[in-house]
Amino acid sequence: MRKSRKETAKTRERIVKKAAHAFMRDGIAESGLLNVMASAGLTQGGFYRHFASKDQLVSEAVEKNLDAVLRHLEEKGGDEALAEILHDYLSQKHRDHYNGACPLAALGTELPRADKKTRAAASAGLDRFIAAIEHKLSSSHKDAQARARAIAAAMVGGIVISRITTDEKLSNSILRDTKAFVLEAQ
Amino acid sequence: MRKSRKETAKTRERIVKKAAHAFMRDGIAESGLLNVMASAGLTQGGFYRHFASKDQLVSEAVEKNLDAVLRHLEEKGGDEALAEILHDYLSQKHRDHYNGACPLAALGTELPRADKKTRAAASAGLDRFIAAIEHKLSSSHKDAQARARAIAAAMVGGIVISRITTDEKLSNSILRDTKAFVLEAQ
DNA sequence: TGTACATCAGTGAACGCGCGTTCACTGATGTAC
DNA sequence: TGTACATCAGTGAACGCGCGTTCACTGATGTAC
Repeated sequence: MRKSRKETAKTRERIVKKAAHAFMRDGIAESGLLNVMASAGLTQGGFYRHFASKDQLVSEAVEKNLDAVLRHLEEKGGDEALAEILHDYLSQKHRDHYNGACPLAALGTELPRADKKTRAAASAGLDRFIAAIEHKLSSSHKDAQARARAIAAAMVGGIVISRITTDEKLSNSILRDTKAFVLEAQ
Repeated sequence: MRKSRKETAKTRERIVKKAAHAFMRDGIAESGLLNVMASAGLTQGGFYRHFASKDQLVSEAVEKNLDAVLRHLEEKGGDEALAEILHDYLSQKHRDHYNGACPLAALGTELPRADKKTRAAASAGLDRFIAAIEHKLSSSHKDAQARARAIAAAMVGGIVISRITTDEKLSNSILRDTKAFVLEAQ
């Protein structure tokens, strides 16, 4: 039954990826390891060959998605960088598609109670999130960092409340209007 | 052991109040009925004399806190109404004190998965939240509703991310800067 | 108003269930010579 | 390169635990006369 090192590494990555998807869509507490392992094509017992605990998986999954989102934000350049960031982050795709979703928006109200390492990763991710936005702001204002903090709040909140409403038209409006509000104010 | 109707009604209210506090602070899934009942000075078995299920308690607790928050928003009047709303909502007190906290900000990422009745209450509460903000906006602009949606996103997101960071100074800045950003842009 | 009975708020033990975690086992991979 | 042995990825059953819910019971409150 033993697998080659290459396969083992791939399996580990697959577990983290499937777990991240489950956590973003169903929350951390509601996602059981049996289901996560099954979605990776494995049985529950093998979990502990890869991770010391569920908390370790949670922290890796959160870090993985945060890193993917942040790289995407940081990569953007040019005059339209902020508009592009807002367009991607406050999109229907981000709202509805949980693969690679932002943990700040998907797990926002669970993160303050998460395991120490996960909480630290989330907090560091938020710092990086704000810094990335700050660098995209037109440098004509002095208080770029302050505005970046407010824009981060609007972006995360926009996704959060767009997922709360059961009215799809309102949900789409929230995304659109939040983007427009930030771009006008910026 | 039977209690008078007056006492029974008071007990029921006490359970909802304690449950709302527990749900806001620890989340719905992480708050057990045994603890909620104990905090109300009762044992677990008595729960079902008052509620048909945990879901019913959740929906009542969410509705109760939403209603309290919304009444507070709706009551504000005058030129400074929006500033006062932002001052109260984006306050350290609201961030740290979970009695009567806003369910949109405390349970934001749990609500999309909540029981049907709870989800409906949250969605209706969000509508009322946006409408209350809209009525406070200076009527010089035409797109008041659109701006109200964006401001709701910033308010909810401001509390959510202020609770994620482990850096208290940053947390306070987020609250302050989100308020200032909205007031300048409005 | 007083009495007899029905109601039901609250207790505490028990239920089945899913959870995270552990463990004995299997057999292919990796290592030593 | 080939062989013998050690390693360990993955299986599937079992563990204790806390959860939401049920239930027989108690005794004070409410109701009927």
